[in-house]
Amino acid sequence: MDRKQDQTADERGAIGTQATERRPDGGATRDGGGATRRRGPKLEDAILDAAWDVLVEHGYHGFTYEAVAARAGTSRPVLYRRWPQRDDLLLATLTKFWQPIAVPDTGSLRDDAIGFLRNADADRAGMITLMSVQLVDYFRDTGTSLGELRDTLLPPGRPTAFEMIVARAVERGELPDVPRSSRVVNLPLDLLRHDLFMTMRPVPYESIAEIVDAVWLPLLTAPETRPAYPPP
Amino acid sequence: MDRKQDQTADERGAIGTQATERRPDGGATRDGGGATRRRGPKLEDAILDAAWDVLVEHGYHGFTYEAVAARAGTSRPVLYRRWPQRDDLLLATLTKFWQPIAVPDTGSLRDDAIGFLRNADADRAGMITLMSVQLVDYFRDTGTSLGELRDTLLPPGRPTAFEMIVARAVERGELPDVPRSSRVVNLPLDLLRHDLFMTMRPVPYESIAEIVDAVWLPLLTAPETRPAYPPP
DNA sequence: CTTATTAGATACAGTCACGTATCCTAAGGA
DNA sequence: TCCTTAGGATACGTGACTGTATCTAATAAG
Repeated sequence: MDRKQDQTADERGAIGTQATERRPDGGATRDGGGATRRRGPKLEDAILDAAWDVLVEHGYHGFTYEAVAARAGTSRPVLYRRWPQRDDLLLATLTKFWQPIAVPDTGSLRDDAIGFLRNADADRAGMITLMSVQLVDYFRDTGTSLGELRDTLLPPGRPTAFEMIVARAVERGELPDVPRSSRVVNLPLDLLRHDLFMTMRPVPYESIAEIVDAVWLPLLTAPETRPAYPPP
Repeated sequence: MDRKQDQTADERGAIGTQATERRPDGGATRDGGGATRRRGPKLEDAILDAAWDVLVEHGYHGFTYEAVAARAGTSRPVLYRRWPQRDDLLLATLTKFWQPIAVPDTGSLRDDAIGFLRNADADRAGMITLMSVQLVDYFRDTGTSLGELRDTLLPPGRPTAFEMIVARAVERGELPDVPRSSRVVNLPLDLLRHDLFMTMRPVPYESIAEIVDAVWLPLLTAPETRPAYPPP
C-alpha cells in the first residue's frame, strides 16, 4: 500500500515552508520551523479552552472542528482523534467550564439572595447561561432541552442554592418554617435567567434588587396559598 | 451580448422533462407539463407559509432559501427577487404569523390569568415562543435580542395582557388599587416563557395553575414592598 | 542515542448553501 | 389575439465544512 494520493516531493517541500502563523497563546511559532509542540493533557486543555472561546464568540453554529482547530493552533485530525463526534467535543467543553455558582452566607436572607444572583450574573456563570442559549441547535439535533442539559451537568439530589438560602433563613428565624414549593423557592434564579434570555446581556443590579425586593421577599412572607381549583 | 453560458438545446430539452415532483399543497403538478403557476400575492402567501413551516421544523439554522423554495414548490430566484436578504424573508414570515394572544374576560382575576396563559401556551402563540428560541443565531448576527424583536413586532404603548387583566380586577374591586411594578404584573407570562425556554415543550396545566395560584395571586395581595437598600 | 508516539500540515472527495445568470413559458392584461 | 410580466428550472462558480488518509518531524520514553 504505497501512496495512493499523488503529490510530488516538490509540492510537499514548497508547502511545508508556508502557513506558520497561528497559536495566539503559548506557542512560540518561530519562522524557521521549530515551533513548540504540545502533547497529551496540555494540548487537550488548550483545545478545550479554544473550543470554549469559539462557542462563546460564535455560538453553536460556528462551533466547527475547523474553527476550533484554527483557534487552538492545531489541525482537525488532532480533534477527530480525541472527539469523534461534535457532541463529544461540546460536552467536554461544557463540563470543563460549567462550574457551580458560589452561594454567599451573609447572615441575611436578602443579602444572600442578591449576592447569589450577582454571582450568577457575573463572570463565567452568566456567560454559561447566555451561551447555553446558543445551543438551541444542539437541543434540536439531540431532542433534548436546556433543562435536561443542566440536570446532566449538575450533580443531582443536591439542594439548590436558594433551597440552602431559605433553609438558613428559617434556621435563623428570619422566615417561618412552612412548606414552600420548589417554584417559589427557586423563583429568583428563574427570573434572572429569563431576563438573560430576553436581553442577551448581563442583568443590571436594579433588576436583581427588584426581583428580590419586589417579588421574592414579599412572596416568602405572603399569607397561605389558597388551594387550586380543578382544571376546566 | 448573447449567451455567455454555453449549453446546447438538447441539454435544455432533456432537462426540462425531469424533476417535476414537488408542491405538497395546492399545485396540480401534472406530468405532461401544464402545472398551475401561482403569481403575485397568492404565490407570496404560499411562500411565507412554507417559510413558516421550515422555520418551525428546522429552526433558523435550517431556514435557507434552498429549503424554503423547495418547500414552497418554487425556486430560489423567485425568493431572491422578493427578499434579497435572509432577514427580509425572516421578518416577513414573522410579521405574518406573530399574532397577539387572546385575552379572556371571565369576570375572575384567576380565570383570566389562567385562561390567558393557556392561550399563550397553545396553538401558534406557543409555537412562536418556542420557535423564537431558534432565532438565537439571528440575534447573534444582528446583535439584537428576543426582547427587541418582540418590541419590534408588537405595537408599542398598548397595555400588556396582564395589565389589562389587573386593571379589570381592580375595577371589579377584586384587587386593591395600589401601584404595582411592571415586573409583578407581567410575572406570569415571564414564568411561562421561562418554562418554555427550559423545556422546549408546551407547559402543562399544573405548571400554569402553580404560577398563578402559588406565585402571582399571593404576590398581588401581599403586604407592601419594603424600600430597596442602596447597592453595595 | 534510539525508538515509538503523535502533533501538525496537507490533500482530497463529498456535501450543502450561496448568489447570479440564463432561458423557457404560463398567466393575465391590452 | 398578441405581448408583456414574472414564475419556474437549471447551470455555474464559490466558499465553508465534513471525514479521512496520508506524510513529516517534534517529543518523550527507553
